[in-house]
Amino acid sequence: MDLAGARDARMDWRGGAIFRPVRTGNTFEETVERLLEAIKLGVLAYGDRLPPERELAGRLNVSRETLREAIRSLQLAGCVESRRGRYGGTFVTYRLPPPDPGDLRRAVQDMGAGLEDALTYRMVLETGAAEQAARRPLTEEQRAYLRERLADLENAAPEEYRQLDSRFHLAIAELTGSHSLAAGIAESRMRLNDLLNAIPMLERNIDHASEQHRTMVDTILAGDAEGARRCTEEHLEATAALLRGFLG
Amino acid sequence: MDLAGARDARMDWRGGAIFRPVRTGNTFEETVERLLEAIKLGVLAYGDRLPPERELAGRLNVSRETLREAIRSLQLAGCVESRRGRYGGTFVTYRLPPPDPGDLRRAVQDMGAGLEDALTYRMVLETGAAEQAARRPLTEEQRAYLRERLADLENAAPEEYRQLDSRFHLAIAELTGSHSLAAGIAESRMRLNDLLNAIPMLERNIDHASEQHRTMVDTILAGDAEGARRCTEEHLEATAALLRGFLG
DNA sequence: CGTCAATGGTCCGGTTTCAGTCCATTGACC
DNA sequence: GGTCAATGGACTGAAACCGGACCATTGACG
Repeated sequence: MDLAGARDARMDWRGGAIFRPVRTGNTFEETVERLLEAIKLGVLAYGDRLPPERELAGRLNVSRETLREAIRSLQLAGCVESRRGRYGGTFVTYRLPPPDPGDLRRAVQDMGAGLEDALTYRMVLETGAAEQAARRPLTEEQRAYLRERLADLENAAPEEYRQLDSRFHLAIAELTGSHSLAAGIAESRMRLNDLLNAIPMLERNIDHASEQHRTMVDTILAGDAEGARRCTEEHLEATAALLRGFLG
Repeated sequence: MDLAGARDARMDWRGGAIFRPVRTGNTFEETVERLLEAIKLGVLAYGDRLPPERELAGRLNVSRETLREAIRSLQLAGCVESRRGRYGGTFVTYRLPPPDPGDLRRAVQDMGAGLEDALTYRMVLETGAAEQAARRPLTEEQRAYLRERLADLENAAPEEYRQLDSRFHLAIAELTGSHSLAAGIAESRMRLNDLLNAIPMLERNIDHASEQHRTMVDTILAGDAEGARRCTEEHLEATAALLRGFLG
């Protein structure tokens, strides 16, 4: 067993990914994060009801007590409201705050090296998802679902554009049928979310993005895997470049 | 707030990815899993020493007590041995069990729908990683590192081929510099690992795989992103097809 | 031959998390 | 107007987990 010394000299950038944290916070914190994910990514829109506590606790594999603690902190933050009784429940009251360019520079900078990581992670996952979605035989229901998400996005009021955009991109991930892929995309978008929200939306940018969205849907529905990948890449590259610009 | 009813009818396949478990097991179990990941994927080879408990507990963000419990269970399973004193430590004693084709059919079948998920997840991550690696400007050290992993693999004895293969693929992920990407690849490989290990290695298959590995390295080092993606895809598609064959 | 720094081994008090139970409230429906 | 099923709210004892301190062992090195 004398190989030891020879190998663990490099241990730093080797074990880097493998010895990553098993827990990034306590259960309570991660539960709050997960609920915010659903809300901020637009899976739960304003006014939507969360699943009942007992069921949700089961899905998240967390005790009801802990889940309730998480919900309570969202109540304090004004993100949700709860009502008792049958036909009661917990309802989303979160509204996206208006973009503040001042935030952006700060947020980008204290994200530091994590930004490059998040950007390439996202690029890989989303271009891959688009390609896989295009390759799959989609049911008519799925096709309709994708077109619906696109329509929602095109009719969006400015203040809900961001969430519907996330929702649209998540929909593509769901079409692949790969749970893990969708989860990864949700996670990566969540990491970039504060940054993206801080970018002011110009009319011109929205028009350009919308055109790319339409192309993505067209290529996916046409089964054009290569095309879907390419235009998704182009689409993501635009915002990535914008964010990188603030690193200077 | 009457939108509620209209939306949560579809909640099943919508919240599917977003309401995934916050915890897949207790801390102890996930810690064991993480250590096995390092061992089974060949990041820690036979005879290697684990980082000291205090440091490792810190990296995994787990209490030393819990980490020690995990290590104890690996000791019972015969995967590691510990020695006290300065220059002591915990050392890997795990040897890959010989492949058993009988296991394969069983393992594939009770993985069920999870198999398709894991396979497309892997495909997206690894082809993406290869492409990104090819795009990056690599340092001479990184280029050497990649070539080393390839050389290790080509000189591998049959019983260590699997681990060095994982090690090689992980090396490509590391070249992208994206922590999350490497973590995802490690995770997906871990899910498929038992299946892959159960496949008997034929001389002919190894030769073919080796040629593909060389092509992957060549294209990456040459900065040929398209080529790297294509040959990685081809490489992965081979084993994927083989596994799918057992689903019948 | 003794020192001592680094490592695994042990223990304990405090906190978080869990599973289960029971209570309180509400509104659709009879 | 009363019923009652579904929902949030509250409590409790047990288990898991943490963090920190202290002990035991080892071998390189002076």
